[in-house]
Amino acid sequence: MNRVCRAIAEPTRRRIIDELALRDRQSLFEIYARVVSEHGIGHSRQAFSRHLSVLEDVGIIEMAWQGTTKLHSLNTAPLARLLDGWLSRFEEP
Amino acid sequence: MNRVCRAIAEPTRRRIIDELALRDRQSLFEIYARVVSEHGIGHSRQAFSRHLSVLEDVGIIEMAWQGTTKLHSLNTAPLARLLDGWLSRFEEP
DNA sequence: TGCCTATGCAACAATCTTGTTGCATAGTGC
DNA sequence: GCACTATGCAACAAGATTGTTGCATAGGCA
Repeated sequence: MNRVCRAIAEPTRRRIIDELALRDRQSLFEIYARVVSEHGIGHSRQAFSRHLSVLEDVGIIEMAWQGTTKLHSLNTAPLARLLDGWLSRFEEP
Repeated sequence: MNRVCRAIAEPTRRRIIDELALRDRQSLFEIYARVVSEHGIGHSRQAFSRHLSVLEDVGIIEMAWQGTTKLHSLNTAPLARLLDGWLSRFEEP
């Protein structure tokens, strides 16, 4: 839970999640190009690579190799667990 | 949102929130004594003071002076906003 | 006044985070 | 084999976080 919270506490990582929610199974370069062009985030490819690693570590993203490209898919289970866990009691009616 | 996520990404801070959810308007020393004794967290008073500052900064805690003691109360609105905002779309049925 | 209580602030260290650059690796196709 | 594409890894720097210790302040009470 600590790590899931930290993972989504980063705007760029939320953009990546948004992008994968729109279109699953994208490569690092696809995500990089789309997020940078649409939101004008001026970071390097490696910065994105690390963000993807963070998201993979906490299980929000799942990876599958296809030749030399690695396809990234969203797994919303950790986010659903976050909503359903400790946080849920602060829901408003 | 970034800051609220970071704020609750800390176990000790969540314990503080839990403690204030049980009993509102507690002083620093009350919170400190209860959380340490109940959860065996071996941190100093100043560490708690800083955690309380972080929670105040993001609006989860509100403060009111009463003589020399500062009473801390919970404001769940930022947490409710978190649940209702970007995160909400990942809710499971 | 002098002491006790409750708190804040400043300085410091250790660790984590986030970004960069440069190089390495591993398929793919000519 | 050679270049191109897609990615990973290591080293480094800047800044934030989290903790500590020591001292300061401000109100309450004998």
